[in-house]
Amino acid sequence: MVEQPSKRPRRGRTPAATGRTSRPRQAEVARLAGVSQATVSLVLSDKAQGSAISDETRQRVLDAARSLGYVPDPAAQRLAAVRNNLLGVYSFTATFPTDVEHSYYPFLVGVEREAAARGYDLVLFTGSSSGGAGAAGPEALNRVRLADGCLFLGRHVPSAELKRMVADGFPVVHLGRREELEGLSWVGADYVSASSEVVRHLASLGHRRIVLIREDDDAPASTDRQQGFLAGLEAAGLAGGPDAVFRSADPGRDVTPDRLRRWIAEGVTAFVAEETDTGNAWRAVHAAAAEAGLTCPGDLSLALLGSPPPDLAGAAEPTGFDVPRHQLGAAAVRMLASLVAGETADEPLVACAFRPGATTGSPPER
Amino acid sequence: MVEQPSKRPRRGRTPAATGRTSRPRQAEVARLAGVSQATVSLVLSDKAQGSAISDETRQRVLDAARSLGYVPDPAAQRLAAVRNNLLGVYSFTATFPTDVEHSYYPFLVGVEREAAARGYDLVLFTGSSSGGAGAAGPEALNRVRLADGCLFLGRHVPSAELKRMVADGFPVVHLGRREELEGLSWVGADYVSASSEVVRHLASLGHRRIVLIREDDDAPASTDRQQGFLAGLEAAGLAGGPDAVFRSADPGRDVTPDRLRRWIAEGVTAFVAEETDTGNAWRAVHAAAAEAGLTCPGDLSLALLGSPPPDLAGAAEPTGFDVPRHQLGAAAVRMLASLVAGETADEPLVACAFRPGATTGSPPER
DNA sequence: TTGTATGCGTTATCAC
DNA sequence: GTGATAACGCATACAA
Repeated sequence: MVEQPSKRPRRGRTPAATGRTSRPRQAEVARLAGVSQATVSLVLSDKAQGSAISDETRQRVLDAARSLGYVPDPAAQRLAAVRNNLLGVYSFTATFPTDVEHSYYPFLVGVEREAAARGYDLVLFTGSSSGGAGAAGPEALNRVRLADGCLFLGRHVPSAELKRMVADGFPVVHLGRREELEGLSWVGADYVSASSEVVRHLASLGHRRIVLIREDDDAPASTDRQQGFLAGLEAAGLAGGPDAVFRSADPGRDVTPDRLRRWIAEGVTAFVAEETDTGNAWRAVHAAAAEAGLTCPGDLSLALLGSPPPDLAGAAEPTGFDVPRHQLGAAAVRMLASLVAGETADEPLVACAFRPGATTGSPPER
Repeated sequence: MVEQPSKRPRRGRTPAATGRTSRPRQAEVARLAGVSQATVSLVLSDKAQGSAISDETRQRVLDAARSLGYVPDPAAQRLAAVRNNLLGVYSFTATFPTDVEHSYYPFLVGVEREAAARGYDLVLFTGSSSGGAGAAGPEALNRVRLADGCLFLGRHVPSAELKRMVADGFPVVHLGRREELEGLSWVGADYVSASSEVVRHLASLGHRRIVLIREDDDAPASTDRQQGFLAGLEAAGLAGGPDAVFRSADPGRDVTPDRLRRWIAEGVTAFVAEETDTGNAWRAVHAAAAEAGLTCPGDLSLALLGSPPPDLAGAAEPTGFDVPRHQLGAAAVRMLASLVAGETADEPLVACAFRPGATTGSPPER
């Protein structure tokens, strides 16, 4: 007999080449159970709802699978299902920074929880890394496309690339308000309402002159707070001129005990500091009041539009609001999941919880 | 013309059914570049060593891929028995726990850094998830096989599943000593040497009677410390009987100021506490000494086999050692990368750095 | 109720 | 140099 070269199976690769012992596949289970591979798939995936498969066959298959120690190959499952159940998480800085100060950790708590609840696993892409997705220029950002969709953290994500992905229909969600990019989905905290509420609280205590201490940053998170602050003033019928906002690139230097006394002499009774990565605004006000020998809330009221930095966590709890970081992370994942599923996204704003705290009270009698 | 039903392609599923814009595949890149899909694969995988492909074609393919934002499908890559540059990180509990106390964070810092440096992206698999894959029994652990290999954190990873993966030749590394599983690769801190060194330090200061305070846990990390402690005693020629180790399920309750005074009356001059998730041993000794009005290191010397819990981070720096968590994470990734590359793993033990601290001194004169 | 036939996106081999 | 083509393991529409 002559060999038939055409019948010789051509294999893409030798199994032995991988060095990996091959596990039992559905085909083997099928053989052992005396059924077809398709039947095995049906039984195992439990998709045959309407008694499509006889109980006896089902049992045989199940037994065979168990006896062989069958476990499905996730790669094959995902390939066949055209979904890899992976959500990307991209952060420009390391996802796990050494410096925990400005970490995304609290968001990730919510992200992980929600993703897990929805059956997604997370792929971490780090922008600053030398290898991985962030390595070779902004273009390597394309690597996130290996996931079903991607969550972006931090405000430094290149707009051009983001726009491109959105245009391509790749599901993208930005954590943090970002409206300048048409069509970009995002979730963010409602700083405006929350800041406004803090002012209302102060006004209801009797404060008439309130000053916002903020850093010199045009991030949405900052401008939102200022907007809410001013809106709060207006709603309370208070003056909101340029004097109401003190903007400094270095509050630690500019907000001195002297400056504080001057404000007070001018009739200011309450100060509101914004929260930033550095926490400098709050730290500065805090320190200046202490140095000036002013007690709080006796001599003056202080409020913080956010949470205090770790080093001041031990001090009296500041009046203000808590950014619901867990919930924000979860909301972002929910939105991303919606996009991946082809649904339209819903409400992007998450409310902040007002925190009464212990640093505000009625203004002192004069 | 008559339709030819036999020619109608039968598809396993409708692409449109997913509602998702599908990511570009090699086929589309090929079309755009005017070449075959196979050529695209060759060019992209850079496997065409011997100038098998013209520079011009190669450029066309590369451009096409870039312009389409092509990125390989990890599932398909793995199915075809190659690597997908993904390393799994599996933690039985949430990777980002709400309770930061016993968090893997410090390890992940090293893991992320090392993975990035080696060009790997990280996939986070969460075991504790309520929904998702983690819910469906230990079997769901198999989804990590989507990655090239996987790192396991925490001691609660099901042995049977781990063993299975190892047997299948799937690259697995366990973070933390785990020798009961034959063939399981792991990396861990050298608690034995480090603990021994702490004892040597105490002995060199003149202490003759030293007691180890430990919790009632049989984790390797605990037994290692005890072993090192006892070895240290022996090396210093000190008594190491059963009295040398105080084991309690609740040190906070059992290590009272009275108990402490009794020990001291018996001639004990130094106490060594183990570090655990809870930090209870150290906290108990610390509190008991304070309550008893004993100063440290004046009246007694204290040492901690690890780092203090966050709530005691502000106190005097304890003599002891630091677990090199970053380095451990990095070492784990290195080992995993070796396994993935088919090499054999190297040294699993990472040395801990001795920390002089300020809680030990010469024993008081009697 | 079960089996047959495809296709998912890649890699790898072999003719042309 | 390049283009068919065969797997990889699984899921699913459709025929039997």
